[in-house]
Amino acid sequence: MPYNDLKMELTTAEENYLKAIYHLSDGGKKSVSTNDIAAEMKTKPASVSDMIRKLGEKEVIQYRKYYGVNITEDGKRRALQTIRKHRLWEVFLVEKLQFAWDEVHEVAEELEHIQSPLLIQRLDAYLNFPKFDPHGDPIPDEFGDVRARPRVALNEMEIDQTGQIVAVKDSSAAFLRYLDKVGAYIGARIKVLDKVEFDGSLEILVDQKKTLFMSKDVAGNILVLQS
Amino acid sequence: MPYNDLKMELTTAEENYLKAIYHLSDGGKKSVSTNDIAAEMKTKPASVSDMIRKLGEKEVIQYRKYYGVNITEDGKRRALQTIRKHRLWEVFLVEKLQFAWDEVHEVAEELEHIQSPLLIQRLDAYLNFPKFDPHGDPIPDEFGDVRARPRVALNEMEIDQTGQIVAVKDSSAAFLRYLDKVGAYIGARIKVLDKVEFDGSLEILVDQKKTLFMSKDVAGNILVLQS
DNA sequence: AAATATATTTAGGAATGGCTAAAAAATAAT
DNA sequence: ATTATTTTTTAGCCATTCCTAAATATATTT
Repeated sequence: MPYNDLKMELTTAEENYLKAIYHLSDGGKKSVSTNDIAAEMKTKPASVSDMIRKLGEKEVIQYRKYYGVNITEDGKRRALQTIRKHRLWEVFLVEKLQFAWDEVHEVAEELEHIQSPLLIQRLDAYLNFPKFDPHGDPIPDEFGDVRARPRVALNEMEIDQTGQIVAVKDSSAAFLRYLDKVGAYIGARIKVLDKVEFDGSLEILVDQKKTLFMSKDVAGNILVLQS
Repeated sequence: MPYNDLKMELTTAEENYLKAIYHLSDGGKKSVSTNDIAAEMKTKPASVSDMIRKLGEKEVIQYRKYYGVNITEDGKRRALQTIRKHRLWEVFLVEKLQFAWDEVHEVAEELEHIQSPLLIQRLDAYLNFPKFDPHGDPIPDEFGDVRARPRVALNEMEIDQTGQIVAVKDSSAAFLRYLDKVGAYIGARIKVLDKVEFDGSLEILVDQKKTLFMSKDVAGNILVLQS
């Protein structure tokens, strides 16, 4: 068994960069450019150059000058820990403190950096080991494993098919508010009643009681776990 | 009405210094020396000099070189806000996440710096507007008002007097663990059954069922709200 | 009141994380 | 294949928050 308990701690800034790199690289599949990181972090490429040199030294990314960065296994694991913390806090904020979907991100962005393995363990238990956050994104377990469910965009479903809303693609405040208003929350059980061929718009039954019309565009932003 | 919404934000480090100064000055009653702040913050006097100059510029303290610092009204208000956040998080950790008394301080020290008035408002409501933290210290309200209860050391109570344990003076991990072990938790209703004149030790009835012997020293560290 | 001791401040430096401007490398276009 | 464009890096600077060492002010002794 390799002795790798002597992990160099990451600062908050480093954690944020690493998370951005993880997302931009699509979970470590692609390599990521300095410019893209700068855009994501709303900072300047020069600052990114500095930071990725440091992250390279800490071996959470592989870095070759002028050729972008690749996240290492260790980096991936750490990024997933941060994502896990972020999403657990989001569940807490929505389920326990009555935050709305579109209010949680900023606060979770701060909370995710609190350093206490025990805190996260207890929070996880307190929330009943949730597997998905309020936006339907999967919560990695403490080993970084993610059990993603196969999801399909609502506009691709056929008449009479059923399922459960598990995520949204566009999680802008405006869209989330719209969904809340029409009653199409995460977790809602839905059935496609009708599909208009002409414009792709749909008629949906929500929770076996409420009927809802939505455009193809809106439906395309809603992800459903089919059943 | 004075227009003072344009408050300069304090950094985490500044907040921590201000809180230390608040405590050392006994809530703003005394003035505090550079050396005392350095000891409290486990840092060097030179660093303190730097910091208090800045805090003086931000007008949360009054600072005259070589003559220590006095906290201003604005500083007092801000310190109380931080203390409020700290203690609310402590309640959360103990009541909801099953932390022990002696495990909460460090984590609360981090959580208290999360910037979100809404979060604190909701947390307060979620915890049912607690007035005291797990150590029995009062939680300031959102305006900084503290409603302290008159408390008496357990060793000063007479035979047959009753009350409720509301705080401890010495909140060291060892002492808290000892209390937990013997079942004398914060909130426990107690009655003095007997007092040994010779050494001042006491026999206590806890929650109308458990009898407990304790030395004068231990009893002197336990604060009781008499009833 | 002068000498000594203590407390406090200043000076200068390190690490972090940001910036601008300029140089250098890689990529695209002719 | 050479020029032009874009991307990335380097160099140099700023603010924060800490440090050590040295200077200076205040407090205490004698």
